[in-house]
Amino acid sequence: MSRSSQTQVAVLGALTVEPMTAYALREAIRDVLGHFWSESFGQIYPTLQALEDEGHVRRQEGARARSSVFVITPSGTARLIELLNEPVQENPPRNGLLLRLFFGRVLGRERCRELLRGAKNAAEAQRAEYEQLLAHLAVAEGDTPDWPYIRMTILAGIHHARAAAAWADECLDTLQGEP
Amino acid sequence: MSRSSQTQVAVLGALTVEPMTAYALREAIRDVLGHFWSESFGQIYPTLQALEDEGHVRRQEGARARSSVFVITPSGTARLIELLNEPVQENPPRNGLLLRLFFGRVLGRERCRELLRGAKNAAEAQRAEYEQLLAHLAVAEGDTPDWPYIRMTILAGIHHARAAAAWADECLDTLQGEP
DNA sequence: ACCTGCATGTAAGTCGTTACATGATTGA
DNA sequence: TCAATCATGTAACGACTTACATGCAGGT
Repeated sequence: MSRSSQTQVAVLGALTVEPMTAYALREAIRDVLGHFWSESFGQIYPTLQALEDEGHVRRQEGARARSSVFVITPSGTARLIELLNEPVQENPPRNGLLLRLFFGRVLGRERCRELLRGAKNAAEAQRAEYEQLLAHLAVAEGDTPDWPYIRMTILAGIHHARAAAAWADECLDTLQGEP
Repeated sequence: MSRSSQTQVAVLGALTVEPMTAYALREAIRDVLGHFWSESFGQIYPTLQALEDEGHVRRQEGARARSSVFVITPSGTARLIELLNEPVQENPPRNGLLLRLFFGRVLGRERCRELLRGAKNAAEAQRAEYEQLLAHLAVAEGDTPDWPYIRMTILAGIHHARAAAAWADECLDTLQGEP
C-alpha cells in the first residue's frame, strides 16, 4: 500500500463521519487523528481531486461561495474498505532520540541524562493529556459506534507514553553517578 | 535540525567506532542502528561526499581496488558533537495500524481483532528478539564504553514491544463478543 | 475599515527510496 | 568458471512540506 493510498484512507475515512470541505478535512485530520496521523494541504487537495476523478467522492455546493463540501459516494466506501484491508505499511524507523543516545559516549553522560529527563517529562505530560482526552471523549462520544475504536487509539498513546517514561527512568538509573 | 543533518549524525557516529567503506557503513546502519534508524545508499553516498568536501571525513585507500575507507577527522568529531547537541527533531506521526483501527466501524470488528492479534504477535516476537539481542550483546560488548548506551536503545525496544502487546491485549478484551 | 478565520489551490523545493549500471574479488 | 558478495555511484521517481497567491465572510 503506497503512502498516497494511506492519505486516501484518512480522507475517505473522515468523510464517512461527515461531509466536509477540504479545509475542514485538514483540521479534522490535524485535531482528531493528529496523535497518530498527519496530512498537509499539499496532500489533501490533490487527493480529493483524484478521488473525485475516480468517482469516490463528489462535490456539494457549500454555504459559502466557491466552497465545496465533499461527500463520500458508495464507490468511495467500497474503496475505503478495500484500502483498510490492505496490509499495514511500516515506514522506516527514525528515532532521533535513540540515535543520539546510541552515540552517548561522544555526547557525554550528563547530556544524555538531560535528554532522558526531557523524554521522561514529555512522556508524562503526554500521558496526562491522553488520560484527560479519554475522560473527555468518553462523555462526548461514549454512545457512538465509533467510540470503541477511537478509544483504542487513545489507549495506544497512553500505553506508549507510560512505557517511554518507565524506560527513561530505568535508563537514568543505570546512567547515574559521576561523569 | 534537518533530516539530512541526522544522516550526518548516523554516518559520523558510525565512523567514530571504526573507519569503514560506504558499503560497510550502510550495512552497519542497517544491522546495528536498524531498530531505530535507517539510511539508504542514495543518502549515504552524497552525505559522505558532502562531509569530505567539508573536511569532516577523509578517504583512505582500501584493501580492494577502487574502494575507499572513510575516516572521521577531528573537525568531523567536532561537527558530530555539535549535531548531537541540536534538539531532537520529531517527524510527523504516521501509524498505519491506528489509522485502520480508528475507522474500525467501517472495517468491521472481526477484522480489527485480526489486526490486533497480528500486532500482539509481532510485538511479542520483537520483544523476544530484543531480549535475545540484549543477552548476546551483554557478553560481546559488555566491557566497551559504548555498552551502556547501546543497552539503552535495546531497552527502549523492549519497553515499547511490551507496551504494544499489553495494549493489544486490552483492546482485544474490549472488542470481544459477537460481531 | 480592517482583522481574523474560512477556503482553495499551485509551485518550488527537499527528502528519500529504488532501480539501474558497472565492475572487482573471492570462494566453490 | 560461475555465482555471490563487495563496492561505487547516478538517475528517476515519488512523497511530502512549505510558502505563496488569492479571495470571501463576519465581526469590531
